[in-house]
Amino acid sequence: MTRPRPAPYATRVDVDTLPPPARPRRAAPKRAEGDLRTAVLDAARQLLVREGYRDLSMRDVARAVGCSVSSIYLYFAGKDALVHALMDEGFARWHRRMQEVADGADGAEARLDAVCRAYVEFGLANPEFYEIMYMFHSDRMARYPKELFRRARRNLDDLGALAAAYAAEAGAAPGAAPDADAVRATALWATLHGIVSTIVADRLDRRLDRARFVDGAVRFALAGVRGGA
Amino acid sequence: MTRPRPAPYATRVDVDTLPPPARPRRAAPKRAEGDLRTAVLDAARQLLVREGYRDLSMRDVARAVGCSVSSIYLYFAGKDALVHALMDEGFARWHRRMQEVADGADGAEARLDAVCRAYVEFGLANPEFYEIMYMFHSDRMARYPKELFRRARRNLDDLGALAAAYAAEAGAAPGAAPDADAVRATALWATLHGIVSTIVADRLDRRLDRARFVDGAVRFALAGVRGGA
Amino acid sequence: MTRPRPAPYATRVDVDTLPPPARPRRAAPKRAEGDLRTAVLDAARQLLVREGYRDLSMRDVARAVGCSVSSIYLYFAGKDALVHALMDEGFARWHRRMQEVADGADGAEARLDAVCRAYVEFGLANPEFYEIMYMFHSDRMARYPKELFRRARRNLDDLGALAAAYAAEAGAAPGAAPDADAVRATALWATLHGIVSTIVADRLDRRLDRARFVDGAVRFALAGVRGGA
Amino acid sequence: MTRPRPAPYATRVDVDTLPPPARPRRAAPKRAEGDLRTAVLDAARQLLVREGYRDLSMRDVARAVGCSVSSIYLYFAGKDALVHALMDEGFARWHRRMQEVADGADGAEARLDAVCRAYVEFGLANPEFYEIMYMFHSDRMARYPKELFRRARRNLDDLGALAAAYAAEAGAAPGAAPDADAVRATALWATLHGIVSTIVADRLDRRLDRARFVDGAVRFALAGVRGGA
DNA sequence: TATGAATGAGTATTCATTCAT
DNA sequence: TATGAATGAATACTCATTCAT
Repeated sequence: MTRPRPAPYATRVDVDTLPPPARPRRAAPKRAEGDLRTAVLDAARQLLVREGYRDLSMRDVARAVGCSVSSIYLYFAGKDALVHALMDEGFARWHRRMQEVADGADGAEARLDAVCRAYVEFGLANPEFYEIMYMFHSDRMARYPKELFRRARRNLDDLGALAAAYAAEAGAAPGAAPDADAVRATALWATLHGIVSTIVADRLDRRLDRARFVDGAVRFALAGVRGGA
Repeated sequence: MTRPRPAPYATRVDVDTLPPPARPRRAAPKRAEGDLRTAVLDAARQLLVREGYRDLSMRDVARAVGCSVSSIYLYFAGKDALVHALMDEGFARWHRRMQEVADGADGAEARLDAVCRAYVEFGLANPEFYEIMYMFHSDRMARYPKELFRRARRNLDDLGALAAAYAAEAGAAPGAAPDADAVRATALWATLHGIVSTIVADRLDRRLDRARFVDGAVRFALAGVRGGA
Repeated sequence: MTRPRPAPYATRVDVDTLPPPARPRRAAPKRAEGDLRTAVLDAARQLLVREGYRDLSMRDVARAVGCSVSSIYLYFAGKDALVHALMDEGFARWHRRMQEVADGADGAEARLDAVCRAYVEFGLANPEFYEIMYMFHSDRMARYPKELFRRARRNLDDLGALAAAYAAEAGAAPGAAPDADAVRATALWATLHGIVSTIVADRLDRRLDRARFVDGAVRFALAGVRGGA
Repeated sequence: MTRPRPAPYATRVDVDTLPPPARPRRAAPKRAEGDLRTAVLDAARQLLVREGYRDLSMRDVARAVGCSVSSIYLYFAGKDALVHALMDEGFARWHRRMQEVADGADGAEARLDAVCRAYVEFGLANPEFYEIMYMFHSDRMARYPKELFRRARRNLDDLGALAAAYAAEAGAAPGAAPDADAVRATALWATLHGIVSTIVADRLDRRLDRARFVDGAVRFALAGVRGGA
């Protein structure tokens, strides 16, 4: 821990410019015009997952983007706002993806299976988002989570609906308890989350093939939906 | 986020006397005489989960213990070593607990069921340990993970053995793939981890009863073991 | 001290739309069309006394005026120039006022009395000016004070003349020293200044009625002119 | 304004050490052992009057003292606490001095005269204290002024008592108003304050001899006490 | 005439760690 | 065994100013 921070300039995002160290007085704007905001988001997303919230520093972001620290404040009120924007973006992205996938599949089972795989793929393909979205301790972030969590919940509810449809189709005993659906949905999500976070956190046994594991784990999850809760 | 840390010590003006600097000598010595090392571990464990790794400060630990900052360095080489010690302790504790529980149950199903529930209970009862043990990014900690992960793996293997026994007993198709057991074990652990981390990170839907959820989710997991992978 | 400045703009996460940066376009244009220079002076005057020189920020001025920061630079070379303009304005205003009052009174005593009261009133009614004019440390401001201090001196000389006339009329011993007049004038001004700054800096004992204090203090000052120096 | 800050090392306080620029890894403690706190106070006192509260920076103080910035925080909780300590010290010093002087004089007139002169002398000899004590805008400092101002008020009350004694002895009309004493005391203080601050703020006409002015102004003040309010 | 984007230097404060005692 | 003093590097954030448009 206290990781020897990566060499200062190693993390650049724009690979094409290496401005001469002789103080580049606005000499190298070079960035895709007008898109500093986006560049900042990109850099922050990457750094955030590499460093974690507390270790993410505005300085690092600026260095990665190639702009001054204060410029970041032109687009984001502060570190918190920056991170919130990233979370927001992540939830929205996954929401779009989930609908895409669900729309593209026929039948409850195919739909749920596809969405589960997509979830894991999304998490693995966007570990930056994933960690931001789900791996924060909620009391480590303050003040504006309300609206953010509405978004997260909507995603969960959509997943729950798919699971319920599949369970019904698969003839699962309809569960006496009135909250059976909610429990099942959350258990399913917990499983998917466990899968992703195990891999993302690099805790998967090296002897295991990742694709093989994902495949098996998703089947494990579907079996849970059929038989469980 | 960026919770404004409480002012380190009261910002009062010493009103009556000019000469004496009179900084507040630690208020609560409270330490169990002679066992500073243990006291430090105790304090750190609690603070770590309250604050997270990065926000955990040696000063805070020292203050909580009632000793000087530098005294901590007599027992631990640094912040990292302190945290490593805690992880070690956590893996060992869970190992003991798992064996206890497994020994106390009869039959593969009862054994696995009991151990799964115990896992969740352990995580919820010791969120400090749990987070330290499993919710760190492995590349967020450097240098000494080797022996730690051997310990973690041993725990996982033991869980896998129980799962395999149950799957066999339940007549699950023996899985063509040679790593079927490993996949199943990991999927099971991922599910349990998902359950615990969902709750520990305070992301469980408020409308859901926690006990009800845990019960349903464990049944979900067992169904996964039977039918999945 | 170090009052925590209000967060520059609301730290909210824009919740509905991802793409548009949508920073809050200034809420209150409010500017009397066409006279940006005056508007800036007005805003600066008010803010200056509320915040002090160092805490006065061009951003705040711009926000108060409803223009962009850089627009201020069209009319003033910088923060310093802005403040100098305010001082200038203040000295001129007091000069006009003093003459008005002096012209409106009959007899040396009435004249001096009226002017003294007017001075205090002026200071209390225009604390912004007052502080700018007299309560800055002269070595805290650089570069352009020459012509400003000529203006200030002229005001002091005029006051001195009135005091001399009154002293003569009141039969004060004519003071052997050749600079007696100057000393008396300055002492008088110092007293008036003390009165104003005590009140303006909010250091007047709460148990004292302000009007009563001003009245008494001016009588105190006149007595000084008669008997002192 | 925006004064081009004095050359970084020009303001050193300890004149005897000029440590080699080659990073003095604890090589040059040199300072009167154990007295960093005092050294910090000394440096801060000087800088404060040179720079003003807002411009006083912990960095500058550290540089002047020759210690690291963080070392200051070993003795003062922050900038505010540092300044409060200075104010405190100033009030206490003047209190001691005033009593000394009063005790050393015979008769109400001699006593008041001596104290007035001592006040001005004190202000001129300790401009740092003086400005700290009296020239702050009270709303520019927040949070802990209560106990400080009790000290200031006590000083004022003591001065008022001397003035009352002298007024009585001098046969001044005893003033119908019940608060006549308080008004007179405050007016006297305002005058003395005006005298000091005029000189301290470097606003005294260059053509005037300072000693001559002080002498005349104090006589002016005594005349005010006799005849005024 | 007016602006938005950008910046470099600056701010107070916190932290892990070292070292002489 | 224990500590207090000290420090260098880090942090988020603010500000006056410039410049191309």
